[in-house]
Amino acid sequence: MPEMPEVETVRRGLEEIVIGKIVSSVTVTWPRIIQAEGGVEAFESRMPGQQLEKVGRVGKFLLFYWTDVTWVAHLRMEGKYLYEPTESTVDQYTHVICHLTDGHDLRYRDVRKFGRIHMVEKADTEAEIAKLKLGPEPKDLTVDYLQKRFDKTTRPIKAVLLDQGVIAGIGNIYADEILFAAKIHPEQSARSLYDEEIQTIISESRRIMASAIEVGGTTIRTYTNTFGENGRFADYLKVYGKKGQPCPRCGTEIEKISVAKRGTHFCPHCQRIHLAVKYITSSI
DNA sequence: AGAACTTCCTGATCGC
DNA sequence: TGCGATCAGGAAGTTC
Repeated sequence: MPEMPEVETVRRGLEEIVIGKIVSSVTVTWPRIIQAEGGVEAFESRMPGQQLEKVGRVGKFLLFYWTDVTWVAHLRMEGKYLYEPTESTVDQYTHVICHLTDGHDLRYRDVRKFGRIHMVEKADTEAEIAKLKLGPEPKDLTVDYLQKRFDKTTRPIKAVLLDQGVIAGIGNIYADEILFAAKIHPEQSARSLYDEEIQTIISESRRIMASAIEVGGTTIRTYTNTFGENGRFADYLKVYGKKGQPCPRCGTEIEKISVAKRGTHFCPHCQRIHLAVKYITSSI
């Protein structure tokens, strides 16, 4: 499932091969994927003639900057953008096709149809991004900010790491990897974390996201970039998908539990719940 | 306001 | 072996 490193990899691929291309017409076979004022009809009438100027990213959202409109798009579980010759075969999972004037298509393929392409007028781009209410990305986090956010909630740290309004870009795979690296139990309540643990979450999330981007993201089952290549970070995963296998640090079997309705992998020896001593001491 | 459900989807996996 | 039931999962919408 694409998280920030995978989305960034897709963004770079699109920048390399689709910038400057001009849309001649579009075909939408699953209307729900398109979100636009005026619906799919508006999308179909607005896109022809648009030239792709730039591809950006905020959190796990891709930003397609066309001449007059912007797409704020999300791949969700299995969305992919492919650049293929117009005459090549289109499979049943391709739901949006932008025919380009160079004889190729920009195709959106999504087995589960969970992804979205939200088209807005160029002038409304910033407002649309603001509506997402995303928190800062790992690289922009500060201990002070996280302390404030964590203190307001009793939710388990795993759930808070997945909350895009607190931190943008972390998904299920990296949340597990970050907590393993930081030696924090996924069910530990966010507000009970020590400052040193918060600092570790920040440094480990930065390190893990950066190295995942370096190797092109993580391929679990289906993720590939725009060139159809797998990400290689799966080779570096320590706990995600490793249920029953020995912890790389201590050899204890990795466990899989459910936290906030998400499959959660951790080492029961390295990651242990600790009492919220910072509150206990203040009440004695 | 915040947190917990529900919904969207379909291939893969599970259980009998 | 076959087939129906269940699962997985990000974010938006709904409910409490």
